[in-house]
Amino acid sequence: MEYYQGHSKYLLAVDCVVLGYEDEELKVLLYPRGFEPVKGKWSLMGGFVGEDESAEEAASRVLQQITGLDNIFLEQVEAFSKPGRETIARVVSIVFYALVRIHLHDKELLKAQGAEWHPLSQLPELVFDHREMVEKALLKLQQKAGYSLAGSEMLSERFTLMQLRKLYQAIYRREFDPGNFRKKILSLEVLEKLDEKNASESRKGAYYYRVKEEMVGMETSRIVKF
Amino acid sequence: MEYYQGHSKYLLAVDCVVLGYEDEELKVLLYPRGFEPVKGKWSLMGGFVGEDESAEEAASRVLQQITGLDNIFLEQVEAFSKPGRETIARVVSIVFYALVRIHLHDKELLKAQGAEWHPLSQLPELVFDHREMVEKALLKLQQKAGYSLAGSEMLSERFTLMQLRKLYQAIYRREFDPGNFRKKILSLEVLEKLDEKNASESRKGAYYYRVKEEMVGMETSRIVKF
DNA sequence: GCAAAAGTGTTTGCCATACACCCATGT
DNA sequence: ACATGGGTGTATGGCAAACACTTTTGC
Repeated sequence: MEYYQGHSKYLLAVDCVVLGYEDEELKVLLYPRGFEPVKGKWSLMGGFVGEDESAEEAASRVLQQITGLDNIFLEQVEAFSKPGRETIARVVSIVFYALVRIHLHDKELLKAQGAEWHPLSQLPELVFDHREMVEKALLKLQQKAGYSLAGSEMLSERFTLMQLRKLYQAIYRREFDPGNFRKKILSLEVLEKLDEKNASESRKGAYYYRVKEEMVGMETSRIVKF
Repeated sequence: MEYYQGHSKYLLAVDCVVLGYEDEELKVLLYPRGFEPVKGKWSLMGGFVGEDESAEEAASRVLQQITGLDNIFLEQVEAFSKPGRETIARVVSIVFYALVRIHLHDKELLKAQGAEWHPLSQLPELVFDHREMVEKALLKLQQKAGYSLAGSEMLSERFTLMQLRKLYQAIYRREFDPGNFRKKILSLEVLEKLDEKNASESRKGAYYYRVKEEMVGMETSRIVKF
């Protein structure tokens, strides 16, 4: 037991890279830091880990508090622990990324806190090492989306294959051939075709699909090579 | 600043999954836990993070202390933070895996601490969640080795293509065709052929190769599909 | 009719796999 | 001579990329 004695203890935080998809691009939820130091710069949403919860649970709780949403896709990215990473106190942060449906949000809740969605391609200056956290999170998402349809957590529950393709284009910052993408995705056999069509985004109208219930979160064969 | 007040602090540990390669299999360095609780069970090597170091630096320091080696390949696996994961105190552990050359070790140093190399395929019972750490570390190594020759950190600096192939077979627990493996690896253009041959492992003798100096740690195109 | 996306089919080339085959050499 | 790994070449199948083409429908 004296093994545990005499060692320093640290504040343990979680930071969440909350990602959403809107206007054919990925966005990250930021809020202005309201206190010193670095007051005014933009920050990821974070919080401290309580005594009765894991970092995963803390991240989930923070997300619930800030977005009002439950059951959010979360994956651990990495722990950031450099001594000087936050200037005031030593804080070790475990970073997660979260995938959310932007339009389901309680806009009032976000506005009340000054939170805003920022396109990933034009981030403002972020506090501390939060920019690096965003970059690492994107890499992790790219890995994940290469072997699953987890990215669809950012779309409506029903989506067309064009919507899914444009999402993938946003995630990987490259184009996918519409025909080939369709064949690839359908060959995975994780989507089920619905009877309804989306008539608003094309003349002809495209069928809606959704992830088969039993396939949510499942790994697939490789979708994107990188 | 009061933002930082009133939050709990925790012990922050690092645990290292030290991996080596010997007798055509992967091995992990374990040592018997010498104190309660769970005295006698096997444990990964770990330590606490000091005030002036990052988790990476702490892992590197712990490795140096225990193996006597410097400049070891290290990669972060994941943070483990469940409240009850260690029974006595709340300890958050950041897990790393390390790749080392078993034969370079100071055997005396290890023996003095009771440390032993255990084949990954026949692990004894481990303390707490250390077994899960080992499993996650192996997955991470498989990912890494699929896009780099980082695994060769477990071989001598000079190695034959058969040695490299058998290493890959150990990492992925499957066979690779000798001819195809050779062509694949050489096509990466990260190895340089040396003039010397290894005469001890075959009649004909196989040329030694080594990773080109400027290519150490570099990502390659995909080596293994999974 | 035209434009634009939906959806299907075809062609091509690359690459992974399987495997045949000769080489060199210690026993 | 022969067994063993070293090293090279080749045939095959599958799949990804490129792209042609038809369908549908709002304008």
